[in-house]
Amino acid sequence: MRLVLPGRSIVEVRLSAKTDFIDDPASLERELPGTRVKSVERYGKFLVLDLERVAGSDGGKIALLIHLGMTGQIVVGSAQAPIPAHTHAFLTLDDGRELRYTDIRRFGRIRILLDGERETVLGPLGADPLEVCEEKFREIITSRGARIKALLMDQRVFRGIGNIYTDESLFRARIHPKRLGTKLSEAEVRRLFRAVQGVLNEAIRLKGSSVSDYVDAEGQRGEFQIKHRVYQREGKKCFRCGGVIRRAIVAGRSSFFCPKCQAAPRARRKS
DNA sequence: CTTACGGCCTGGGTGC
DNA sequence: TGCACCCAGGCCGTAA
Repeated sequence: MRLVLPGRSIVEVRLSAKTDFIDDPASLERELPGTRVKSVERYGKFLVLDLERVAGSDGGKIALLIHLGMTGQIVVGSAQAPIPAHTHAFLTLDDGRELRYTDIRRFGRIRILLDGERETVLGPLGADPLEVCEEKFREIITSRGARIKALLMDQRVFRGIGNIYTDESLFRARIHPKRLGTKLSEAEVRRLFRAVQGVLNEAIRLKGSSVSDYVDAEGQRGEFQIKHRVYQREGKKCFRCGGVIRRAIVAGRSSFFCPKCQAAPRARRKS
């Protein structure tokens, strides 16, 4: 995306009939034509396309915000290419090609960000786990009473960590998902810091975890799923200790962990 | 304020 | 052929 989109203008916008995942479909059709892509950035789990208005210039900033959810895919290609099922947005570019958004489950999200909205939407997001230093990471983790699993997945605490990478990071750091952030030792926080960055960097390098048939913008499958140590390995042997991987619901999400490597916290008093 | 939890959205995969 | 069930991220309502 970063290689093909900057400099391209959006000529036309077409949407499918199922636009319930788009915040304001009419605003896309109204605002996008006649804009040029300035930059493409990742912000947590969001993709932010910074746009400049080519013709009508009121100086106001505008951006296109895209969240792929679980099954969202964006591809830039020939407008004549066959249209995959569940393709819901078509942005015709000035070179004749098309940016298409395809999303089987429609758990993704698309919206326009006008001047002030950028801060409203992106402002509440927490630190980027790949940019934060260890001291800051420690400060964030140890100042919250929530379970570490909930903390890592909360986009207001850190932006961009989801369920798979939370479980893989906690396994690598040998920390049980139900542990409290405030109760982690100095050594545990350090292990977790390194685990999170290691897992994310490796996942990015391997283009993510293709659980079914996900492909990235270049049509490539991710390969990180090969590296999964606990995710969706319930009942299988732990690669580290040979114990049995278990699954439990923590923070409302399916959580996989090795009960031997990741010791459970002391039972908390009932509420 | 923070945290926890249940439920809803969607549809492919799975198991009966 | 059918059908109940599971699950994912975000979000909302509710409760403590």
